[in-house]
Amino acid sequence: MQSRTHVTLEDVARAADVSLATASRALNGMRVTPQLRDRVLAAAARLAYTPNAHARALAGASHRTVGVICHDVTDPYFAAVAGGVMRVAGANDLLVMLGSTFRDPEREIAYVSMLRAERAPAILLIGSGFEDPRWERALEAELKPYLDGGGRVAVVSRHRSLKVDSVLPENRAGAAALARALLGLGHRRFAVLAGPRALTTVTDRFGGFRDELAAAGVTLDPAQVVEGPFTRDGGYQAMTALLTRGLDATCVFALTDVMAIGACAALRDHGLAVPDDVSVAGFDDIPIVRDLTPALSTVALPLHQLGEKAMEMALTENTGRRRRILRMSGEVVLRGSTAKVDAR
Amino acid sequence: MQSRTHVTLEDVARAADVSLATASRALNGMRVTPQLRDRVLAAAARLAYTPNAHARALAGASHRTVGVICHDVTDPYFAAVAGGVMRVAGANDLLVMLGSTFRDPEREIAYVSMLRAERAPAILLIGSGFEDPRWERALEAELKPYLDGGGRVAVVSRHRSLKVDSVLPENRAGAAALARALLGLGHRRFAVLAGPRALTTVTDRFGGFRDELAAAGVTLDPAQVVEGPFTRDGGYQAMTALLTRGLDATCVFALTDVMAIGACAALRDHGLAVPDDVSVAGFDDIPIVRDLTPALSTVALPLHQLGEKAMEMALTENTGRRRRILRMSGEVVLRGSTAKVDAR
DNA sequence: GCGCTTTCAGTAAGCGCTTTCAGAATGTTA
DNA sequence: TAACATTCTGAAAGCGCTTACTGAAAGCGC
Repeated sequence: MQSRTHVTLEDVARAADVSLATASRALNGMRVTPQLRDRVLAAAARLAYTPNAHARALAGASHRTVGVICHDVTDPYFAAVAGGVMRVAGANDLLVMLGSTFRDPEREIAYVSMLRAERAPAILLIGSGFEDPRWERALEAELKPYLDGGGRVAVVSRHRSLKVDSVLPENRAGAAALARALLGLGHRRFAVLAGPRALTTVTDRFGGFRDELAAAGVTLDPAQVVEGPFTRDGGYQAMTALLTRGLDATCVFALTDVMAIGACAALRDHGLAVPDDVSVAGFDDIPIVRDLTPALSTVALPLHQLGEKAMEMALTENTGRRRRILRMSGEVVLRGSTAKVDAR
Repeated sequence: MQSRTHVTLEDVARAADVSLATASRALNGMRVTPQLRDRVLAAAARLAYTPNAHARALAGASHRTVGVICHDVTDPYFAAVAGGVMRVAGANDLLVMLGSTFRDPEREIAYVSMLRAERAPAILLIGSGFEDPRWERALEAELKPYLDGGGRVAVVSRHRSLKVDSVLPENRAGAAALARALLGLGHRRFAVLAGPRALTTVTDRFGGFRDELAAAGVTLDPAQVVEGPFTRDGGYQAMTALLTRGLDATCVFALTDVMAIGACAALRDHGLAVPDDVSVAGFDDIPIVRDLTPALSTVALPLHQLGEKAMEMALTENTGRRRRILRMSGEVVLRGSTAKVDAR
């Protein structure tokens, strides 16, 4: 920018007839004779002076903009977590730079690199990692010098290979609890709408669910498991694929609520009623699912808290020698989308 | 940050045994002997060098972080618009700094001030203005020197008093069209869930609706109009208030989809069915309303485009002498939440 | 009233980078 | 080979700010 040139501290100092140092001190609330301070403040106001944050950062003052990177702000899950982050950031007088990668690893790394260049005091990564471990490693390589330089990194629900402070939902336990609840309703034949295998979120939720089923003597037919991206349309398509191929289940577990929403739409479009023909359960408890008809059964995660805790972690020094891991448990919430079934 | 000190260009230059200038040129892709360039690049990679964005900005290189301010990232409306903004920003290799004010004017002004300090090349304001015109004026005062300094400001759906480039949804026309459609279904008695009177979004949508009704000889009973904040809970409470006071309408128009969602929940909690007992219509067409049961009738705004166009506006020079205003029209979409009614 | 400490303003040295300018090195033409 | 044009590199001057460091003025005890 700067087609015209800006008002600088020097202009203020000259207008107030004091030295640069005095002007700086007055503006930063350090001890200065009241009379001089007033003159400086008045001059600054008159000239609509705004300090140049870059010059300030360069000269040593610490910089108050933290970076938050997520896959897609448009996704209610990320929006909710980001909301939590922003609340804590705001309370600490920090600005946040929120980036959406749209699931493009290159863009994610570019974001980290720019944040690094900005000398942001903290970077938060929200959401599952990448399918390709090479990207995960590239990210790690980008993060390493940042951490070495004193940067703080915290992560929400991310691939564990990243050795940084993390807030991790108890995906496995949550999915297991859900399985138990669903078994309790009498379901024995399940279908699962899964996501990319490489994501720990997927392996944990899917694994927890499958293992709990197995423990109860119920096996999950691999033909009833479909993969799709973690989006509404991904859920819709996965469900449609399953329907086309032949659905053989009384209950569908979608690994995320967003997918579950898509699944319900697909079911409806195929003339099947939820929960009368098929029960559907999700995971996350994004706010909207309460207002669906029927309301979605799911595993409720404290989404806001996920973000808040991550931000808090990034803001406090890690005094221990190991990375901190905060596990947050989910709670099964059975609502209208899952019905009882006669166990046969 | 910087507990430890950072790798600087000087370190790279020394490692590559060239001058600072040469290192800078090599890194910025300017003409340098291939051999030297390789040496510099290799050294930079070896040292994990990241240029300091502040130093760079200070030294004159333009800064690539734009600011976007909205009320609440958690609201699907803002998320959708912000998504559009980010897409265009990403395509132009810009980082966006997304701030959530949570409807606090002071925070909004603080954001603008920080963005100004950062010398962000552009600031985007998304969403309705404030109820108190004094805040609006304070904001204007903050924006003025920014604009004078060459900053770009664009606004989506904002109080018109701000004399900056704007993307404005055709709220009045959209609401009028909706009124016509609803009349066409036979409705004659309406209730409206409105927002704060001071917002132009409210006066336009409400005014357009009421006037069109009036033109058709239908008057809107003031007792059937309730105000509430533009949130899901705001809609829920407004609807509940109306229900308690006595609903006398066959159709409820909520000024935003988010409110409509709350209204539907309130209706349901009162044992009323949508649309059999009452029809409900919203405004905006946020993505989720398609997946509600019944799907919500609404006025569809091109939300993504709102953000995209605003970003584009902020990116292109305004060659004319007047501020640019881009009006985007909405389209009535009748879905399951509105039913036909015998006009009596 | 004289040395002493204590305030407080001013001078100047960077922070890490870009860029102008001048000079060295190379290539071109007669 | 001399004279000149053409690259390309390096030295150095800032960008706007913070912050030692320095020195002047003022307050203190004796």
